[in-house]
Amino acid sequence: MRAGVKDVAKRAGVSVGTVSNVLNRPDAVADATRERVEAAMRELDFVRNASARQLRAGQSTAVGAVLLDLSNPFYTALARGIEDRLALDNLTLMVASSDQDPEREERVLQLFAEQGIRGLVITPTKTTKKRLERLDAFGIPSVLLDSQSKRHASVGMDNVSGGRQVVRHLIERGHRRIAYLGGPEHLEQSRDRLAGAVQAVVEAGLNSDEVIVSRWLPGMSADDGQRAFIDVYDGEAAKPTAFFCINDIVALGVQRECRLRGYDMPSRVAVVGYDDVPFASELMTPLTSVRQPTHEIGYAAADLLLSGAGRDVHQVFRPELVIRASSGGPA
Amino acid sequence: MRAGVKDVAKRAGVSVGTVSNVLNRPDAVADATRERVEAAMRELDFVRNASARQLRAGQSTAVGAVLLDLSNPFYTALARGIEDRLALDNLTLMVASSDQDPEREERVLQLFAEQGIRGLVITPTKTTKKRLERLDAFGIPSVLLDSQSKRHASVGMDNVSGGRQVVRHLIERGHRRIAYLGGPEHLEQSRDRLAGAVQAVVEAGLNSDEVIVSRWLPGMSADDGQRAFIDVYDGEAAKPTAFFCINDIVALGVQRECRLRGYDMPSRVAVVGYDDVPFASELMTPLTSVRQPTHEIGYAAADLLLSGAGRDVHQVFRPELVIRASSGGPA
DNA sequence: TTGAAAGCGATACCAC
DNA sequence: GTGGTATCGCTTTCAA
Repeated sequence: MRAGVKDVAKRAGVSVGTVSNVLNRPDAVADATRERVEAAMRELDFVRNASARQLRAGQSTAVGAVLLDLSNPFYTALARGIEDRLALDNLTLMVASSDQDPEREERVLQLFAEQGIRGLVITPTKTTKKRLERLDAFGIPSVLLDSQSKRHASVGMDNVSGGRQVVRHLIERGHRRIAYLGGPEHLEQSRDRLAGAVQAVVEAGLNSDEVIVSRWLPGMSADDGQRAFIDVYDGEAAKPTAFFCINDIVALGVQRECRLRGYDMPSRVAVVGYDDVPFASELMTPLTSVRQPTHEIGYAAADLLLSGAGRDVHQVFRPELVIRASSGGPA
Repeated sequence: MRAGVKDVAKRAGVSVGTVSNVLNRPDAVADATRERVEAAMRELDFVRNASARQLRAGQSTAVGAVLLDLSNPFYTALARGIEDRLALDNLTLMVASSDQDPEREERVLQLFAEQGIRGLVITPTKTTKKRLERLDAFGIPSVLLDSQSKRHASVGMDNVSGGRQVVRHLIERGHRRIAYLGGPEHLEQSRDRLAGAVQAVVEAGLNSDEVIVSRWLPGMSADDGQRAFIDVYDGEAAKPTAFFCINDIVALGVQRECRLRGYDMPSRVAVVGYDDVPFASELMTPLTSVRQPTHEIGYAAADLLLSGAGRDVHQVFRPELVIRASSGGPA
């Protein structure tokens, strides 16, 4: 049988109150008593029951994270950053992928709420924000990842800047017809990067309607990218000479199709990804991409959460364009 | 304030017992009553308190997973498989990376034990197994990933077969000096794959001491791979013509160094990875690798856990060699 | 500094 | 089918 405070108390010849004190306010206990209690705990292999503790204390030691997709390295790097910050406070991480599926997200948040998580880090989808208000009502704070909102603290990237850097670069390399393969439209980062792209075109004194052709993809897999490439390249009269993809995985799909068709990169088609995943530099055609300090972002998000930062804190990291062969290589 | 069963009961004009019945044995409640209670729950935005429930029921709705490294796609694919299985039962996943650090692992398991997790899926390190016995004593079942043991159920790959397939392939391609870059020695899969490699050499009627030169790496990053390549290639008098790496990331490091040195792959150095991560086929030199059904493995592990399979169940998936350019391409 | 006892919120048993 | 109530293990006053 699992030993509880009672057993420990009996064994140490003290009351449960004292055992609890040893656990929670060790300084308030006489050294000798404390040592006796600690010995008893060791002998009995005492493990605190978090449920009981939480029930009484009203607070759990778990933090929840809802990420878009646990099989995408970008998000798992975030998870890792979050985890590392939590470890400092001996907190545990509950994770779930939302897959941008509102129902799945709903179920997960429900479960998290039941668990009484201490806080939530989430990459929100279109329908998320209302749900967060319900959590707020229960006193569970949230930090948004890669998305801003008046009502919640957030840590994110300057996606407008990212999109702008990419397209400015492509224009400098002479591209005048650029495809933007965004993720699902409801993703803020999708829209922001497009906004940045448009901005860069305008700044170059060009007409954005003529230069940019964009698509919202249903998902962000390599297959989605490949299909979108086919759709755009075969469907548009004015063929793009460059593809700017929402992430490196999608870009992988574009590269794959180019290779199948024997299109040279970058001379016939330039490709740019986003996230700069570790293998981007090792591809057959090394991929120009945008680097984001993912681990730091996750860490910062957890830190914001734990420090009880106000909902008006919005930390923004600046992305950095990494130019490789897929867009013509460094100047 | 957060509404509890009491509030719901009052509002619905029933007793708390009935509310609990609606929650846990809906069939045992009259339809009319049930609807009334459900309405009350909705109106009050009732959220079950998992702590209280667990305390009483003695069982949590969380399952723990301790994975080697949350930033490695192989492990996150596992996580994803686990998560998908848990979702079926409305369970949540607590994850942590052990980084093969015994202390970190210890702390995490402690935390998980306190949480009263319903079960554990773990990629064990050298020191893990004792710790699991403590969990066993608390009635928390574990399933080992990628590792076998008499005392626990497991789901894994046949790593001996994987190693054997790789080296048989390399020998067929004429390689007679093969470097094996294993992960840390205490990892069972490291040792098993080497065993398989040796077996293949012996089966070919060759002397394994002459053919195979092996190293245990401290970690499994691209940098570790790169460093090990330098160590072996520059350090050994008989230069290997092929490198068999513990995973694709390590192989990436080897490829990187080859490229820096201008060594042609595969004519001067053949490279084989393991795991067949999604980008393996898209590398500058597409990487020969060993495919493992990661998602299925994770799913199966969670399934084993939830089905309460005995400790004598050892599910083994067979890996599949995928031959690409880095080892000379398909025959 | 230590002990006794109330109570966190849901469950499950036993009456009715 | 429904209601009353002891109980899970721990924390936290309050008194001694």
